[in-house]
Amino acid sequence: MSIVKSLQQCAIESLPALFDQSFTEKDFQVNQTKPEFEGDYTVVMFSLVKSLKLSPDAIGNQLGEHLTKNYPHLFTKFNIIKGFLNLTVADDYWMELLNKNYNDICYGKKEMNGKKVMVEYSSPNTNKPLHLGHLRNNFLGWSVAEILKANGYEVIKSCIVNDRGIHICKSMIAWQLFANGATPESTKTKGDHFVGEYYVKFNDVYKKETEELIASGKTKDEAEKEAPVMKATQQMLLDWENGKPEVMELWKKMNGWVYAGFDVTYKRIGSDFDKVYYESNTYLLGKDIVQQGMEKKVFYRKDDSSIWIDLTAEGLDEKIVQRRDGTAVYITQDIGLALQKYEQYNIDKSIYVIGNEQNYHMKVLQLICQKLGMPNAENIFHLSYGMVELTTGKMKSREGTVVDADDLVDEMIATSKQHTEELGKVKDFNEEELKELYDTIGIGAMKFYLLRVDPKKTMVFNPEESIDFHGFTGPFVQYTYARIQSILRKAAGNEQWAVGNGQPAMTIDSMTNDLLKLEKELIITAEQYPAAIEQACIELNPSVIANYIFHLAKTFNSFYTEHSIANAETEEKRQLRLKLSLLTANIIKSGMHLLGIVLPERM
RNA sequence: GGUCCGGUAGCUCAGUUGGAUAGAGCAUCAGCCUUCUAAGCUGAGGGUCAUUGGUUCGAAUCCAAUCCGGAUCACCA
Repeated sequence: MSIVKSLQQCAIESLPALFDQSFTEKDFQVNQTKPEFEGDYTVVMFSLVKSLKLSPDAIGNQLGEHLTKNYPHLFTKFNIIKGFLNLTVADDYWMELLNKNYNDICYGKKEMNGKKVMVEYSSPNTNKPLHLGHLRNNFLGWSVAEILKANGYEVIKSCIVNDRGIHICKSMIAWQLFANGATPESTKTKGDHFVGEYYVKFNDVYKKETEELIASGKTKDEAEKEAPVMKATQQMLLDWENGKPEVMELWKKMNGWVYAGFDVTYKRIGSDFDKVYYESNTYLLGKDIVQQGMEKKVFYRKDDSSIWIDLTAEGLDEKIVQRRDGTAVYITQDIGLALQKYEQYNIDKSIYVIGNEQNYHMKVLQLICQKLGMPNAENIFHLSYGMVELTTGKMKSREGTVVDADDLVDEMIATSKQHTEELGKVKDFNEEELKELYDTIGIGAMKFYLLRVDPKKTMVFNPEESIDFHGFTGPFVQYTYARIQSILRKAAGNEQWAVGNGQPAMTIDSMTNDLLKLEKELIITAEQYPAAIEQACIELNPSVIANYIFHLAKTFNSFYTEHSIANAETEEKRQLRLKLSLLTANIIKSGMHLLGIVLPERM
């Protein structure tokens, strides 16, 4: 049990003895004591004033007396300042924690809870390469999946690939018209970038053609419909739907190029999936559902024979679920896939990592699923994240301001190489080791940068800031870890330290002298790790972990500069500090893993 | 126009179910490498928490109104 919970429990047990009333956890608001006051944790008395009809200080005095008297192994001292009861936690309690609950704190892992969750993320289109926004999505999805696992859920990572439709045909048409048989191999271009170039080409040509038509007297609408390249594209979509062999072949060939490119990127950034859905397989799903919806009278048919659902009672609009020509719309496929997920995996919860531009769509999807009586429809959860903007404004593909994922990764790695070379600390590394280190730091910096912000919020990507490796960054945390490993290596090789195997003594006897301020601060912070994991899970928010780990690393660095481990005052102090260092390193490794960030042993 | 989200230091962000003098990082300035990795540490300056009103012992946090920014409201996906 965490110290905060223990404190609340003690208070719940104490107060009835004093005042003949019963209380719950919620009555006791516990905060960490502000540094300017004496004590470790603080209970706010104001919330009790009304029910007890006493002054805050009076209640605090009685509770403080009672706690220190009845729980001396937990609380040694108290003071009251303006209605705040500050309690000092016994050193022995912290020592016991280091001895007995060491592993619980290091990894914060909960028992399996028997619940199964699917996390769908990434969801790329096969007509262009991944960009900065996809990176936020990928890092978020992966991290949230790991956070759920750490909290005892069984997790299935899934991905829906949007591999068909008019936008895919656009790049296909452009390739047919302009490529002269060029391939990624012949041009030495990464497959997804290669295909993306033809998507851009399509838009250039399309724009030119519509402008010419408008110049010749057509309206904008007419021009957009009649542009030859668009007509060809629409024909190609029909041909695709009819399975025309040469179109299918081209489609498979070009998508194959894109997948080869994506594989490289996914591997570099460490994204993986347990199940990949392809829209070309799922786009016909949902047709049966329309039928069921008609029978259940959830849907209704309009005069032109299109099918709708009325969500005006829920404050939304009427939504079409089937066109008058009988074909399914986007949302119908989504309903079908949502149902298939439940049927195939029997999941308890279905999380969708999708940008907040689709908030409305996802709300509609969930409502329809509920109205259709789908099992667990109330456990569909849209993990809605904010857009990534640039300091100059939004990313716009038409204006060429999109930050490409591969370019960004390259830049981050190049920057980490440059910094590492300037510092010159790993001159004995061979080429392979260096390459691995540059990747670890560069990609770690990028992930941390994108995950340290609350997912819900729109965030600004500042290129200069993102390659900064000081302060609240991934490399700062990695550096702290590498520092600790350096100490532990030294300890392992030094017989004077009396820890031959590199591990500090697992049991530290009660200290003969008090814990120093920074030692205690480090233990207190470490003890909060399991609570951080839990909070991150409740909020599905990796930034909780990022903020926590940064705070821990900072606390360690202060401790490290202030107190020598090698030249500790006594042998027991040295053992304690070694143990605290190892504890910190283990938490950092565990927490950074939840963010998908790898740690170097040296840097 | 309807709905939803946001506005905290020059910049990027934290800020728990309302709690003590609103915190970090970057940037600026001043210090610290003979001792376990200076990608570090210590300190300083920097705030009308968009505005106004309300709720109460207490509001950045809750409520209302207003201002500003964004998203969305397709027989597109």
